[in-house]
Amino acid sequence: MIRVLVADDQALVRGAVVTLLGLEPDLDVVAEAGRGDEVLDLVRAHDVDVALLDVEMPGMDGIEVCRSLIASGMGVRSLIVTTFGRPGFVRRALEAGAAGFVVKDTPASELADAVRRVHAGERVIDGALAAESLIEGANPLTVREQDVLRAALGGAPIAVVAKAVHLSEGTVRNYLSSAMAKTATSTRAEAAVHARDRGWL
Amino acid sequence: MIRVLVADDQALVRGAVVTLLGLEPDLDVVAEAGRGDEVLDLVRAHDVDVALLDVEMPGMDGIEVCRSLIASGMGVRSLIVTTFGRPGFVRRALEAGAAGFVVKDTPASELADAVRRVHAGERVIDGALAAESLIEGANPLTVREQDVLRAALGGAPIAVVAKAVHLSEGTVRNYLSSAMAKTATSTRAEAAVHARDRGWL
DNA sequence: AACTCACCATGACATCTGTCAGGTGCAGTC
DNA sequence: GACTGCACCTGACAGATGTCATGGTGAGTT
Repeated sequence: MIRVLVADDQALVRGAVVTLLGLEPDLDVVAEAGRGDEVLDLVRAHDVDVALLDVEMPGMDGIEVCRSLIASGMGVRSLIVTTFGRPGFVRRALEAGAAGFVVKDTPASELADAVRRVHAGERVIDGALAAESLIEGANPLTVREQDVLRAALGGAPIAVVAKAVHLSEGTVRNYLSSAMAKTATSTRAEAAVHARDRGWL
Repeated sequence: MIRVLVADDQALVRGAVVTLLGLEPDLDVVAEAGRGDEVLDLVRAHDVDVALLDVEMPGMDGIEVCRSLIASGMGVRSLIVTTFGRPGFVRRALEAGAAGFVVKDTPASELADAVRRVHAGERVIDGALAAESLIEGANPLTVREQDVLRAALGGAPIAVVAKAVHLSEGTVRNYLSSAMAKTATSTRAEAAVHARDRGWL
């Protein structure tokens, strides 16, 4: 029996996935979480083999959770499941020690199989996404550029961004300018969505 | 037996929901769709009682699908299911003739119940969202303001937006300016995300 | 018929932004 | 110790942006 944990903030999706996996004879869903920061304790308490982690979660994002699970030294293997197929996510997930990465577009029938393969020690990566993240290359943005872009995501004026990241307006403009060059865009707002869509933030 | 159709672009979620509902003795999932524009034909072919429609779908969005189902004159009742609890969506869904509106945050156990109540002729609306869309009031944006904001969502410069909507740059700036006033924001990018987050676009 | 409002546009203005050229300091690394 | 790259900053400048005043059209109200 493979002991599985399912973490997803959308109760409906979580519940549905749980029943789906519960139907498999060799899988046993022993825990559920609606927030990222609940996962570690649940894994500890229930001796989980495979953790199914959504990327978008309140409390702690799925990739961070994965990292903390690795750090904990327990034998859990993480399978990241996400809505948005952003190439940058794959890279970050693998660096965090994830054993698998699938998008929610994949047929339901393949999910149980992915869990089994991950449990068996294989790496399961969505093919299309793997290819994309290869040709994409690594995240070209520096840490500060990412900070500034994150603050600029809502479209706020530069003065507000500068306050949010505790930098001078001029410095913010320079970071934005270089980010715009790297993303081949011409406004900060454009650069921000471009970076987000690639999973660089 | 209540005959149900499930439409959601994410195969995993769709499959999970289908099995979840399939377990209910009085529900029969007779059709599935991964795109909005497939729904009408499927409903026609399978004599569906209740259509579960996701808002975000390629081809045709869930609310439009709902409208087209009403227009078709068949006796289907639509239950809108969405990831994002945007108040404006509720209003639009109801205007389109939807019989119910639930977010994917709701517990899985309640979904089957919602389907039954919708089939029985009740209106099922997520409580929190209903309240929000009441205090929110109607969408204050004019049609053109919405067009322009949609084009400005990606953060493109005004010249590009103007070309996209076939208007002069000055006119675009005027529309954006009034949209910014209505949304109490100070940049077009801010106004655009603000409007999107309320379901005004 | 007078009125309101969405629609489309122009021109002028102050301000905001993005670019460029320059400078400092600090951490690696060869 | 020289070199490189990132972090921070300044100042100056052209062009983009947001505001405002103004004006015209047509659809719908009162």
